[in-house]
Amino acid sequence: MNYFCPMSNDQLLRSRGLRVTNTRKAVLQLLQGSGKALSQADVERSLPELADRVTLFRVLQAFEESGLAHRVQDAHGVSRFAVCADTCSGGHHHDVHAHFRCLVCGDVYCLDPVALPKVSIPKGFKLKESQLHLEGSCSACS
Amino acid sequence: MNYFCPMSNDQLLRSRGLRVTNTRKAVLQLLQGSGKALSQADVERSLPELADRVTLFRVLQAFEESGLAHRVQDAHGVSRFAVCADTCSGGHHHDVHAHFRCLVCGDVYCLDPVALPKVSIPKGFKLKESQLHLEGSCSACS
DNA sequence: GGTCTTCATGCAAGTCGGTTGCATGAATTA
DNA sequence: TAATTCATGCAACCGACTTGCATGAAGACC
Repeated sequence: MNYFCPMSNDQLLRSRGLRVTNTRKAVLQLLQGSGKALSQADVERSLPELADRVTLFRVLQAFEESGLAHRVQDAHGVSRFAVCADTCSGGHHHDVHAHFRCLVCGDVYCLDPVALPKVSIPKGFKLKESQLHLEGSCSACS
Repeated sequence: MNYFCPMSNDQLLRSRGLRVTNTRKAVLQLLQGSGKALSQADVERSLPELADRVTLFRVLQAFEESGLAHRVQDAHGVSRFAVCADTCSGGHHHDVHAHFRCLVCGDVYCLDPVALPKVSIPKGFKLKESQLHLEGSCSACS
């Protein structure tokens, strides 16, 4: 959230070219309130009867494509979603913030951005993005 | 491969407590010959009629658990396997080498080990392992 | 407000990777 | 060679992910 430039979630959705619907507002609010990345199954559990599985799938997909949220995989390869920083723009996620995966409960947390080391990649390879994943146990599971 | 201390694949399998079978020898050889990490589907395509899906699943699982190979997820969260360096031991994969994911063809390549930056993790969290994933396009897709 | 266009949703169905139980067969051991 | 232990194949299943199509709602325009 930007303290100096508050924007309602309705405006936030509209600014990304997304229509404002109950489902999208609820999911967006849920993602904002959660301190960690949520899977589609998490959303279904938190907001039962809100919408069809396919709808939630498409809502999360739309959030990612529009830049409202970013996708990160948990330890089992399942996609989880977290709200982006305000600097995010659709399709471009250049801020390299690390993620922490708890190997016990499976939760994924976004960490502060880190300066990644210079890695030499093979000749002809083109680097587009870097991701740093830390694994261990979260405070609740330690 | 260790140039100074060659070990046959039969010995390699036996040294990890695994029985020597045609399927395991073929999969091990395939992983060694491939310069990149392979998914189970890759193995099935490369060695059709070799063995049942479940057998390949369990062979790759046994390779990982015994330390013969390590598992890394591709851009879609699908597991891929690559043969470990000789220093690997069962269940312990402390060598932090980076991986490069090609976003075009999906291939995953093992890179040289890198010194990871010191990342501050939240209070109460316990760090066990770190992974660095680079994404972009490989030489064939660039 | 009413109408129209466009997009969001729900339902059905299907794909794919991953996984388990159990019976059978092969590799190792004695 | 016989006994034991482990590897394999088959069937079946689960969960995450995905698409097509018909319906309904959101936004735009008058």
